[in-house]
Amino acid sequence: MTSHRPTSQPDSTDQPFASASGKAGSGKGVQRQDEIYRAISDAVIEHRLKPGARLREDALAEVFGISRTGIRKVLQRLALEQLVTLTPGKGASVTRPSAEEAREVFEARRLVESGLLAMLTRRITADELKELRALAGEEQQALQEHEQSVAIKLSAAFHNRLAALAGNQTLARFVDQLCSRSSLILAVYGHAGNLGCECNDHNQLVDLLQAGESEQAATFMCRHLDSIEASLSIDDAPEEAPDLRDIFSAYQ
Amino acid sequence: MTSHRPTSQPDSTDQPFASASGKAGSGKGVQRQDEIYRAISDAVIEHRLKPGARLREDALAEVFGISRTGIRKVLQRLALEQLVTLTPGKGASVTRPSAEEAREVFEARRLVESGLLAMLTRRITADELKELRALAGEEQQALQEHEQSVAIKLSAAFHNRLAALAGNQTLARFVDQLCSRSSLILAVYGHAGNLGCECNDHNQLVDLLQAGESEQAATFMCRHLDSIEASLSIDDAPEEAPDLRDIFSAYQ
DNA sequence: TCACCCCGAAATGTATACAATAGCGCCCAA
DNA sequence: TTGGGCGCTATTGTATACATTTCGGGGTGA
Repeated sequence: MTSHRPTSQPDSTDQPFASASGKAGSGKGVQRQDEIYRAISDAVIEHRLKPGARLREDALAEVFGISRTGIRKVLQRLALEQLVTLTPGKGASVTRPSAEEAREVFEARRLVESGLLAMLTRRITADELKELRALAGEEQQALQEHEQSVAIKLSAAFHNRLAALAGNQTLARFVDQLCSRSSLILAVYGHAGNLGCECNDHNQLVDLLQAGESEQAATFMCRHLDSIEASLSIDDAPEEAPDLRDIFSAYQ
Repeated sequence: MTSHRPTSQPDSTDQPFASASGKAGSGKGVQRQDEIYRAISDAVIEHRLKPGARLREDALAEVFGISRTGIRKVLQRLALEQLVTLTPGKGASVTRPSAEEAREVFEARRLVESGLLAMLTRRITADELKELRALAGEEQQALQEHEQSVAIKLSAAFHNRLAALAGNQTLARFVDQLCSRSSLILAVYGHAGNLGCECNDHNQLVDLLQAGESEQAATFMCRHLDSIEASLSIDDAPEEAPDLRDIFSAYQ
């Protein structure tokens, strides 16, 4: 059915992501699956895969040149991070966050990221501040050049880096997940032009960090996230089916 | 090799957790795997499976009466929640948290759980307060009866319920994970008699909640977690191997 | 003409077969 | 006797085969 080589056969034509050797050795295997994970994850975060998009196992298996087994592992991981939804018997699709979920994610981000900033002011170095500024700069440049996908990703990267610099990997990983989910939320509830951290809030945030104003930085982060959330039109009116009676009530 | 029935054969002798029908229908399948997940998770949290314990796929598959495929799915889920560690080529084992990890988990809990309390004072009802008190009571009773496993689980249940009542499922799930990992940390770094929330801190916490003292409740939670962390002897001296050079430096 | 049922294609869920790897003991040589 | 290399066993990693479910089309009967 699919053209998988028995053991070793350097058929690279249908393996766009083939890494180094064409073999399926175990050590390289996890690395490979990590690659696939990141490929799908990036596509979702950059809105190249839109919420609701179906992710058929066969199709993915063929695209990446591995069997469904490996794909399922990746999909399961994405599902646990709530980037894809795994419906029993129906398969995987890119998660379409509910309004409630959106509210929760931003609430969680306000709580965690503002707290993280308080921790961060005590330990951040000059080099790290410079790095953050560079990230913020790149993001603004991407925005001005209307590179939407790049900007979205850089915005998430800024928040992720911020979390990582606080020196708590556990919290950082959580923030990473929240940022990814935020990208999904923007895709569903955001307007066309508006994609999140648009203004130069990030630069101002670095200013406050540099000044050591931990309280103000935390407050600013909360307001920053508030403004993003406020810019969305979060109303889950476009439900799947059962609204028909309401919609056509005039004709009944 | 293993004695799996071909399709339908009510052989219940080696299926201690068999649920309803003996078949492997898909809808029931996920439910079954959830059961297995909880079984392993509970065993880890209750210290019936100690950190470092190996979890061989074949063995688990035989115990639960399903194939390795299903077991792997469960193990992967547990691994993403950091309850088990999946070493490529070596398999799964119960995670042995590092000292750094322990520090991170408690820091994260202080940040998130204290914030959660602030949210909680505004919305908690009388019934919910009663429920929390009941949980705290059960926990103390278990402690007095030296039911260690039960007490550990009830303590986690208290914190989990607290998080759930705050009305943010995303944060609640994160707290659940942190509590599970805390149980692992206690298993590694805690002393024999001391198992976490020993005193009646939980009751005092409910008092503060009932009084609507949100600030004080948050502070109290931080101190509560501090005291648990302080009661541990977190020094990762008993490392596996690489300290040999230090240990025998006098002989080099 | 409409509703219902049944069947078939497509896709997922599960188990098993096979390949590769890691750990370990054994054998052989110096 | 000891050190090193080699092969074996146990276990994991991957792919594939088979069972099950879902969804859509078409046919039949009222």
